[in-house]
Amino acid sequence: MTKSGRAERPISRSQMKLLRRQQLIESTIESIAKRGFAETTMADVAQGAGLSRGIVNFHFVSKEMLLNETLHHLAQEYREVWRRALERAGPAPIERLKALVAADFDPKVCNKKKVAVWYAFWGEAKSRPYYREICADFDREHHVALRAVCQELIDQGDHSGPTADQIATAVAATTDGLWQNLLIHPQSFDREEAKQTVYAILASIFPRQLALRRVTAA
Amino acid sequence: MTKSGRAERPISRSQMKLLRRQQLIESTIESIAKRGFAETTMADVAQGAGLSRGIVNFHFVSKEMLLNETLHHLAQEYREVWRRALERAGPAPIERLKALVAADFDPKVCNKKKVAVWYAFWGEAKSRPYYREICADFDREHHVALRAVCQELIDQGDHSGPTADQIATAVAATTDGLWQNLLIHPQSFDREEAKQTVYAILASIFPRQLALRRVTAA
DNA sequence: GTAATTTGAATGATCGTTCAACCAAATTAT
DNA sequence: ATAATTTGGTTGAACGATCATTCAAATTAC
Repeated sequence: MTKSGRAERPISRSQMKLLRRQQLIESTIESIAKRGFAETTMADVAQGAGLSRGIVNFHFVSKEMLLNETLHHLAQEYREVWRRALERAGPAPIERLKALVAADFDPKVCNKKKVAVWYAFWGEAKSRPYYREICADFDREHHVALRAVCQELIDQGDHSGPTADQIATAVAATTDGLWQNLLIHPQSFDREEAKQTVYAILASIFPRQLALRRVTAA
Repeated sequence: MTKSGRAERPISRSQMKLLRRQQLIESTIESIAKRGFAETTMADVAQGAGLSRGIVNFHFVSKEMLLNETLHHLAQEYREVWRRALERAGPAPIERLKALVAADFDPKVCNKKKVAVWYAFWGEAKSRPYYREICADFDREHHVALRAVCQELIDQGDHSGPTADQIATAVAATTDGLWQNLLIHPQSFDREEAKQTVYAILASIFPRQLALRRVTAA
């Protein structure tokens, strides 16, 4: 973690405090992914970070707050991935749509560990309003961006298909559903294939803008 | 539970045993939906069924086995819903596809309680191979049925869109993703609207067979 | 030296499981 | 049919294990 090419420099207190929080959140993610939400203990988290039992309460006060901040961290990371993808994409709506979809399958967020933790939090969302709130905020923001891009595409041509709202809803839903395959069918799941599946559906909705070479079956 | 129009008849031992198991599984579902997976205790389950502490171990041996059988029950129920939907549908592939989609939004399986419990199990799937196995079995069977119907539709006309496999994957994924909205946005979710969203996407993929009246925006 | 950070043992609460006792249903003997 | 016996189901107290949290003491940065 602290390894670096340069000589080890003493770290200031405030930097250390931030580092500790990052370490503990990372260890929490690791533990939830490995052991599951129900079996993740404060001792696991501390041990995973190579620290002692009481340290988590010092930095996060309680287990509940640690979990809250872990989910917040996860959401923030995901947010940055799709925002940056939009920034990097050109102005053409179809490229921006493809960038948003590709972001959903970026290895940084779409991998076994992260997806397992997202599902662990979703699994507790019904009984923990704060989790629902964080997820809802994320969803809303993402939906707005997605819908705007879809609307631009619709406005480009004569379109009699689904509304921008429906397409945005469906694309986000499909992503989440495909992530589930990473959980349930971990050996057969393929990120690239999943992304191509979404593209293929979108090519049916926006045939002019997104023409894909047909993959011949068998 | 035992109330009936007819006179109360004594219940045989084997009937009672089955009834108890159903009661306890139902109570487990109720508890997971209300309290979440992590906070569901054996005492909760017993109390929810109006029975005493030790009874769950008598009927299910351990908490682990109770949870296993609860998931199995959930999967079996869902299986029966989509199978029956297929049986009731006519022979036309498009009607069969619509029936499969409609089954996914049948109130019997697509409601807050059931969806919360599905997500609770998915949330633990990474760390509990048996959960993954049950979910994978269900997925496979459902996917085969869905893909077969999609293939029939493709064979009906000249089609240059996604493969049957891609469509089946996408439809199942979209369903799961839309279910999530029931969890995260419980007040704004609408079953009928969700189903229409899937239909709208399918209408883009199979425009000849599934022509929908366009919902005008604003 | 002082304040912040870290440790790990102690605490108290919770939970899954066990079990002896009890009771009702089913079976068998009379 | 009635009584005696066995089997199956239920209870709730008790046990042992686990866990989140606390805290006094030790360590470290400033």
